[in-house]
Amino acid sequence: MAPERTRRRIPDATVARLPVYLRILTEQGDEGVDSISSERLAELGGVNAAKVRKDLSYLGSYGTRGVGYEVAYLVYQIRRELGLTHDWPVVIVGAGNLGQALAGYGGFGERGFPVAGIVDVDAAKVGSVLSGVRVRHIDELPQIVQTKRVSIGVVATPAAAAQDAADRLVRAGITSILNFAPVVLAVPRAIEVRKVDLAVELQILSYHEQRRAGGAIHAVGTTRPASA
Amino acid sequence: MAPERTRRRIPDATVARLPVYLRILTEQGDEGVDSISSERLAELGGVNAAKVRKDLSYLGSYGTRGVGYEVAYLVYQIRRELGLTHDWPVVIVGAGNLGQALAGYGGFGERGFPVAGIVDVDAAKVGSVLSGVRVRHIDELPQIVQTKRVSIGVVATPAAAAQDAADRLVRAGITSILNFAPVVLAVPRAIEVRKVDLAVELQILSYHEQRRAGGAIHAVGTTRPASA
DNA sequence: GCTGCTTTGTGAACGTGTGCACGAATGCCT
DNA sequence: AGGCATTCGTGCACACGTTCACAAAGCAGC
Repeated sequence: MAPERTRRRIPDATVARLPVYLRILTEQGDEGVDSISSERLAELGGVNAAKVRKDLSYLGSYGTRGVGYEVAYLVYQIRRELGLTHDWPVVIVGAGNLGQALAGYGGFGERGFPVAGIVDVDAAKVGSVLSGVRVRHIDELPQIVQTKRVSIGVVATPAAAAQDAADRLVRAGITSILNFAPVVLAVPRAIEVRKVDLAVELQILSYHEQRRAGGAIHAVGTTRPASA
Repeated sequence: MAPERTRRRIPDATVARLPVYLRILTEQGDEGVDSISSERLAELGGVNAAKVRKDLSYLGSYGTRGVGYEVAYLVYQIRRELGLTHDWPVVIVGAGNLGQALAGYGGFGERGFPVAGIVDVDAAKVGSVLSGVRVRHIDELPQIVQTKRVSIGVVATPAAAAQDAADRLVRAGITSILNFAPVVLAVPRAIEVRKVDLAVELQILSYHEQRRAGGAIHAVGTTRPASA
């Protein structure tokens, strides 16, 4: 009769927001804040208070009515739910512009994702050292993944090489991929892929910019090429 | 009685997919494909065929039943809808690791978002040249924005400097922001903001990884600190 | 202990997004 | 010209996500 809690499935939308709450809570904790209300947290996170409460309720009922949430405890719960109680080493494929920037970006290691290795196909790049991590040849990928128990791979190659990079990562035993290449990767169903595409983000902004102006221009003649 | 089309509002989810279709269609066009079915496009884009058709239907009825969509014409329509008929110069704030990588990443200019300028607060960084673009002081931001008619700003600063960067961009007259800093920016309602947060993406992957294993570990004691 | 104030947790209503299924339109073949 | 195969466009039902609104629960002051 213990309060046995079956592992609830947390909605995707909520999972995507938990990291944001976590960051804010950590900051607040560092500033000496002990307790925080859903309203304040919502304000800092740029969302609705009811949404915050519902999101947090998926973790269990960890708030105190009339008071709010104990910051330190909530941080602990979110970290546990997100699997951040231990580090997740990542391996970066592609030591070009982006790969170098990612390796150099301290944010990775700090937040629990140390760079276990960075690899490239280009022999000319192999051996150089990027912020403490030596670039190795892509053939060494399986070895890196296994010895360092890496389960997350980052694809930072040009578009043309991305699928090959993904294939190699999967073969090496990785189970999650963060893809920066503007390509839809084909991977086995069991592999979790997330995509970050700068061009897409800019094009979405472009849409809104165009729309802003579009209200005035309005009717751009819908002249179909005479081909039809 | 002309087929006057009121400017439909396109759902956000669709807007986010249009750039993907556009890229695929452009590639197919380059490979000499004239016509494409929703099914093929869906396959290449990793989505459902019905979704493709519904998405495209928001642009108007530009397909031919029994045949498919004329690639070149569809490319034209999507580009028009996304406002990609002309370039959108962007200005990057922050010439650190990430700012440099972004400036050096050819993908921007190629896809219609030339880097109009890159600025930094650090006088030591000013003057150096990153892939053809000279780093200028942040005080020159208004001038760059106005002379080059920039409406999109990219925040590539450390978290602590991000809000100030956003404020300056807004004051300089920018109307859209792409934010790479792990901070929720406070900006006027009219400003469109999109956020790219690497740590968040990794943490979402971490959640799934943890969940994979979690099935086995399952009951991590829910021992609340005795404080209560 | 009782009253009143605050804030959580959640049911219910609403809005947005997805996917099926099928009629309608078109091209091709005979 | 007619029939058949193909593929679009879309109505409908369902799933997912968001927001409101309010009862339940706790704290503080007397």
